[in-house]
Amino acid sequence: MDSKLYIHNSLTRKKEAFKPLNSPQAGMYVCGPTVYGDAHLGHARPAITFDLVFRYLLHLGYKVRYVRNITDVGHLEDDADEGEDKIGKKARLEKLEPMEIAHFYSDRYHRNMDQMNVKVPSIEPQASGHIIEQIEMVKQIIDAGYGYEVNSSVYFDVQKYQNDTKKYGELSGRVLEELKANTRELEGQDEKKNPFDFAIWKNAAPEHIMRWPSPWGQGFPGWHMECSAMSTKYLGEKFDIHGGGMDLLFPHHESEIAQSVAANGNEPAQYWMHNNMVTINGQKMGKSLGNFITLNKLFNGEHNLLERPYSPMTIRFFMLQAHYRSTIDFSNEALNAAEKGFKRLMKTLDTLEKIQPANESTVSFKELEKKCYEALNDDFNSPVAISQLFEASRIINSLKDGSEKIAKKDLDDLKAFFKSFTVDVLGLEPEEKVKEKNDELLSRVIENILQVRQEAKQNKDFQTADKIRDALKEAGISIKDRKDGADWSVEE
RNA sequence: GGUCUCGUGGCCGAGUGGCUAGGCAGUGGUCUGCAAAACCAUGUACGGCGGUUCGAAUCCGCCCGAGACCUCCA
Repeated sequence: MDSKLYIHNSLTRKKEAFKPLNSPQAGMYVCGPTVYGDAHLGHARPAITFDLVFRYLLHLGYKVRYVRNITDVGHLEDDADEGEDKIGKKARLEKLEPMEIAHFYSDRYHRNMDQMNVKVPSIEPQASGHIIEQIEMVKQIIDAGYGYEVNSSVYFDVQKYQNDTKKYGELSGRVLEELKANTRELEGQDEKKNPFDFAIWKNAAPEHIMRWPSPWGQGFPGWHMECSAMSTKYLGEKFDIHGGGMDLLFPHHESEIAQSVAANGNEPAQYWMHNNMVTINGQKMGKSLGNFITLNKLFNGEHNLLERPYSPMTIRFFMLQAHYRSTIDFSNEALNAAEKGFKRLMKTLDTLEKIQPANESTVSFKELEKKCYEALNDDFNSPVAISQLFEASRIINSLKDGSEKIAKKDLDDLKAFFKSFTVDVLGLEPEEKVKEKNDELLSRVIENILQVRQEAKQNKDFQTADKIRDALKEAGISIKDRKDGADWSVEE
């Protein structure tokens, strides 16, 4: 397969032509959530970004295996020895099994993803279900000489790795010498040969509830092991795309590369993609800063920063209106604008079905379609693609008004083009649960009422006409007059 | 302190050496019994100061401002 897709590779900091290792197969691994709390706007970003990548690759005809993990083992909260497992801590505080916590929040995460029309990945592996694979990989790293055991914990020997491969820091731009100077001194670090070494298997203190047996004793896998082990298991030692948030670049992804190179002898991913952060008042939205807004609160409006609720699809559209590598700033104003824009596109989707073909075309959409492809081929530039759809929207409205004409064949092409980009690729669909719109019965009732109103209008009985319109409005149905009748729609 | 990114019109947000981004809001108009929608028109935008160039918002330098990573974080 030969597409002209270019992807910005964090590894080289350049846009590179996308050439999958085994075209038309394409493999993608994305770091998913740690399930110890509700997903917030920040979590929506990678989910939607890589959903777009997934959808577009599928659209181009690739057979994509998309793996997005669920971290249910819980990373350490503080430093090595004093730290406590996030999920374990929550479990202890709430007197629940860690698995109960993880299951509860994965469930809610899935619901949120569903609401935002994020496609289900091909595989969604859980870290806790892959302890054996992680232990095996730790063994491989030890066998290769890059792991050492101290007090039932195993650490990665960064200095040796750097001496042998010169690769440490290639992704994040870190320089080991500088890291040495800057790494803060922590208690309990004396187990490590060097402060920048990281744990690949950690001994569990007696009170640590999440623990598994291993050749080194009771413990749990290191912070970065799960992604290395699970990506290797499901996508192979080498695969095409690895994605995640920019904040994971270092140390998480840098460590993943080191682990894979140490264990398998080669780099895991060809292309590394990183989405930028969501900011709020110019500052990163994050758990540790406590300035996050959960998706559930966005959807129901219950947060002091929210003027009102915003729908899941508004959030999706809001995200797609910015390029994934730019920061995106949250504000009520921006969300309001996104909501209106989204509705406009959705209305166009509806309008498209009402256009009557003519015997000739006065408009062409070929150029817009071409630009949509160019935009998405250029590192998934969704905002530019969307701007083309708005252009199309304007022309489609003119077709409906009758100021432009379109032939049957062109109309079919137009429908295919507009729907495939809007619905299939960008994943933008009407979210009204108000499918009553299509409800036969309601439809017939309304049509009858409108017929009466039309007669009233013809008799210049505007009082009655307005009364009908107001009454319908009251019932949640809005009327928009045309020259020869009226359109109606169900209000949200 | 080190590494890196960004600064675009009222708001959001693309672009990147010369050719309209787009959305939202505003203004004027068309249409309409009214309303809404739609369509048409409309904005001395590119942080500041220098430099390169026939030409820079776009390249280079300096300055100012904001942010990210360096610790778990999407």
